[in-house]
Amino acid sequence: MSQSLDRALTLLTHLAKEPKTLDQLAEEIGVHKSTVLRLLRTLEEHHFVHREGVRHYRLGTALFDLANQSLEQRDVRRSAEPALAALNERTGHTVHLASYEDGEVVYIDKFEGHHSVRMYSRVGKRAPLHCTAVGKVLVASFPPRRRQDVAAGLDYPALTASTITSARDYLAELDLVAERGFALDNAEHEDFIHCVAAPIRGARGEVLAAASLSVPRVLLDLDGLLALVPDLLAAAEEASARCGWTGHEKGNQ
Amino acid sequence: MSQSLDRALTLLTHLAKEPKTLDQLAEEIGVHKSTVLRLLRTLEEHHFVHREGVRHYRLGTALFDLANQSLEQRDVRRSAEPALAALNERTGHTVHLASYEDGEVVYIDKFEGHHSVRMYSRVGKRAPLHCTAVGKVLVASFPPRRRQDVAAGLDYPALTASTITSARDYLAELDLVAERGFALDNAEHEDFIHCVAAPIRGARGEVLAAASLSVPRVLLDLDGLLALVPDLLAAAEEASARCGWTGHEKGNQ
DNA sequence: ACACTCCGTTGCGCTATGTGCAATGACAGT
DNA sequence: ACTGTCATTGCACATAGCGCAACGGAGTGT
Repeated sequence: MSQSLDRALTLLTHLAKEPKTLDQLAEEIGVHKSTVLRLLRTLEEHHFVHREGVRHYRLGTALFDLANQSLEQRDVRRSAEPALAALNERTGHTVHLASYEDGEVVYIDKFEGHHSVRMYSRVGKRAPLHCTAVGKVLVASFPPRRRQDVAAGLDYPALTASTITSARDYLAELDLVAERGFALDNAEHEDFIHCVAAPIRGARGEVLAAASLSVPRVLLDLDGLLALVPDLLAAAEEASARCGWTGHEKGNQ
Repeated sequence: MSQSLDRALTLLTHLAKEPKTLDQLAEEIGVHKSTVLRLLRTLEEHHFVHREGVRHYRLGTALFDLANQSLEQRDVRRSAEPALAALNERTGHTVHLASYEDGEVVYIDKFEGHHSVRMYSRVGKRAPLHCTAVGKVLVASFPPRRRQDVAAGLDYPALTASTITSARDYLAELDLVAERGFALDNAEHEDFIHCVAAPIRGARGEVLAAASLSVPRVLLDLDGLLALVPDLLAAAEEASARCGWTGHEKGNQ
């Protein structure tokens, strides 16, 4: 809708990868360099980008300032932190906190596993709903009608051999998830990783977010992963308690 | 320079505090609400803001995504992390990592103290150079000429009773800092807190950032704080080593 | 020392773009 | 049903933002 703003935001995402020069940016987004220069100047005034030397621009500090302010607002994150940090400490595996947004999963916190295998995820990153354990937990928390709408709107790209590829299968999986209270991603997103996830609930029993454990298959087979479920559930319940959850009502949406 | 972009960025900073409605935003930045609406729509397309319910907007996830990518680029942060985390663990006090940017200090990492007193700081936040220990360390690392320029350009607001309020005193303090290798903020920034800071150096001996310990005065008197200096210096040296620092050359700039 | 190249920067003139206004629509409270 | 609050849309005007082309300064090779 707003051309210059649109371009400026595009610039920012391009700068995220690495510092770039004016010309590079101009070429990448297909806009005349004088225009890019002017946009960058405005961005710089607001500390959204920063000049490095004379010719390189990189992302500026306003970005993390805003991001941190905003994250502090997200009560789930703050409230869940201790429980998830402890889970990470205890198991040594990667812990994610994620929420639903616009037909995708968004990671809102992450605790790195102690082993050296790094996952390709990051706070703020988005992931599909159909092949992640957190996605399943979140969608499974919706009332049936909404579940169907969401399921019908997905694409189901097969990211690995075991990815669920149809709305029918997905809905069946969601029933299972809702019933047993946790979700499994059996190498459906990345070949070498499998995960379990559980919901974190708020005061009215509504699901605020999902917490997951992600483990490389070389470290732990499926049974080993499932053995961690009680730990995960305990952490999710502790986090829920911190978010105001009291009873055991299941509470939809 | 670019009006619409300028307004959009202003919107973002206003949204940081708390979610707002269209009308509120329009009034706060003094622009017609239809205009604000269009800007918000563009921001929303890029996930920079997110609609909460029908009438509230809050910051979106693109922000954290970018912020994290940007922080990961900052090698100092990644390299210094283990040493600073250990320092935080060992002492139990708040540890900051900060760098110089445009006549201010910018916090690029923070490890919360274990005690309950929280400091008013945040990753991405800026602070003055004249009344922070990290600021002194960073400016003291500049060559004399640049030190003077910077010192002359500051405002010296007296934030507490002990704040340094003149360029002359500040320059004298910087000499002292450069000589002994660490800086002190004796409740010059916040009444109830005092800090010590030390430089983190890169491969050529240049100062990349400053690390600091901040302690509430009720927990530790000045002598107690100074007793932590060796710990701090050790951590800063370890971090420096990780950043490629080898020798003991002091290295300016 | 000179020419050459590479980039960031500036001035200019045009028009698409972003704007304010006023009317409309959606919704909630009384 | 009436009223008030707010988001949303259509429209017409003016200006803000655009691409162009020329400039300038730093770096490089001969």
